[in-house]
Amino acid sequence: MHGSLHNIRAARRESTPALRRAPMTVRTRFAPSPTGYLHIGGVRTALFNWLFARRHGGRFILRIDDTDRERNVEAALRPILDGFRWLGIDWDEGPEVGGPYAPYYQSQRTERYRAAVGELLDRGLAYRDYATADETTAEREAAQREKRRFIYSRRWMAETDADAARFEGEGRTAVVRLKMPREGACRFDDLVRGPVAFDWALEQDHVIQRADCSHLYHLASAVDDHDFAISHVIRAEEHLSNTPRQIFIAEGLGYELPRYAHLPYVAAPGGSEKLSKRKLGKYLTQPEFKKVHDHGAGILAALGEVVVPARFNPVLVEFYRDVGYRPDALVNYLLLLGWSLDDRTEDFARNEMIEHFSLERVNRSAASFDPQKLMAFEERRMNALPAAEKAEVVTPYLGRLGLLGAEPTASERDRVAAVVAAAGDRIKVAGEIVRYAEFFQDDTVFPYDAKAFRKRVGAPGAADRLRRFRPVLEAVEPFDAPTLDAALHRFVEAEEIKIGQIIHAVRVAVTGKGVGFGLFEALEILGRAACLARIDRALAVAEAQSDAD
RNA sequence: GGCGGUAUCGUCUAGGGGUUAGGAUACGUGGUUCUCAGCCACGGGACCGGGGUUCGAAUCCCCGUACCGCUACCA
Repeated sequence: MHGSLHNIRAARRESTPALRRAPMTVRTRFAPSPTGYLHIGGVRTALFNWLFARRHGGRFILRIDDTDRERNVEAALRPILDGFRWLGIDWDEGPEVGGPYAPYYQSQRTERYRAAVGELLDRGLAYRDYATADETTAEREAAQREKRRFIYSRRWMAETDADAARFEGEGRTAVVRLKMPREGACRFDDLVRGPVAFDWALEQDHVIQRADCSHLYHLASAVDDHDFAISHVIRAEEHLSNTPRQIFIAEGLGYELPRYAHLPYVAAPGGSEKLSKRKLGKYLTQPEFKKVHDHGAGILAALGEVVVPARFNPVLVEFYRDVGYRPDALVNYLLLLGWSLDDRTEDFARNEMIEHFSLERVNRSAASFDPQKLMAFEERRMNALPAAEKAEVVTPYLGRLGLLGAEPTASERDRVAAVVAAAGDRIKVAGEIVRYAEFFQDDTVFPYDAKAFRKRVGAPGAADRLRRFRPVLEAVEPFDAPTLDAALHRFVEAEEIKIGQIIHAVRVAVTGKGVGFGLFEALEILGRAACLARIDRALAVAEAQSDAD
């Protein structure tokens, strides 16, 4: 163990000579696997890499870890690249933009890996191993049974061509394994963790090249980090224990080592295990998480879009884009998941993040993902949005609803602006505009909330009051919120009723809903003709219903 | 099992040998408004445990415990 947090932070500050002294070019990378989706945890890692590069005037590189798959890489990559674009995380080198170290796809770099393996072999740092998978497994299991540490016996190691020929005569094929040291320790200074050490003897003779001559992640990663001149490897904590084998490869190849920074991982909501796309079902048992999921699902349902459970998942970035979150809200929330500036600053503009970001202030413990707090950031962003911009982000959702064309007319745009202004901070997420669809629907088709209708219009005397209020609407001049407000209050006095006895009935009659923004604003936006038509329709429906009873 | 990492309100975090342990979010109560959302006020809520060092430990040291990761011809 090493000292206090304070000491570690101090040590970390001292242990960044590369940045202090040499005007080294900062180059960071994020290396997604083309899986077809962008994971929240991955974005956090990418964000920290991006911020670090931007902070230091460096370059941020996207490298594609597609060693495993052949087909549909482009298709599986698109959602990831789209996600980054949406978030405003741009890359200087990588897919689509290329760069001086191309190609940036691991599947296109096998020659480099093959050469690296050859060199390691030549230097005696790796060896051909002719054991079958079963034989290796048997050794490992035996060690486990006897409760001893597993170290490969190197029984089928071929160090000479004669050995190789003999094994091949038996019909065996070879993988290439690292010949790990069996004494000493691997020490390095992690920019987040401080000094860490691993005994070499505890490392396995990891396979770096399969029998089919394809290559494994650690080999590819070490080679690429060097080839791309990566200065800082900033990645999730799960790679901390993997670092020695990568250092072994890099040093064996004579590379200068990058600096390493291992980020705490993003943990499941309310838990401590790594956040996983596959555990959606489990997270949904948590009320807070479910609330955010259902809120989004409700918006999609209102849009009449099919919710595909596998893709509609708050663990994935596309969830937030679909529902209409502000990308800046997500980025801001993610920034604070594992990093902080001080004891109070929460809201950061993009340039402020870049200005203040530092690895020294990255936390060392896992942070659990809390979509409700993300929602709080979203609310603040949305409320801070200038009116015109708010109307703009909301408009596409009305288009998806089929209520606006691709090119809204000036009067349609005015109405959107009016509804957004009246709704104020009730619209926390752009997609929530679907709650105000009735302002864009025809008087004869917008739906009534059955429960609200029964309670507010179907109540004893409610229809009569509505009927008597109708002439007020017909006569009031001008037809604007303050005048309507005054007129309704006069009506209440004359009728000797309480305001609640009329206002809710009017609201349900003209909007179909029991809840909404200010009634007078709603009336003004709809206009006199629509209001009268809607009241008539409501009265007719009420009559039909009472007849049915 | 071995190795490595981590530990402050439910959650995200600040701080750190003497503090009323600060903020945010969530939650509760009251107020305000035509409903809802908000807003305002108030409130409850934390230093993993045990030893040691010290006048004094949440903070430094040691030992536990819990959790997480690695221990693949996955990335």
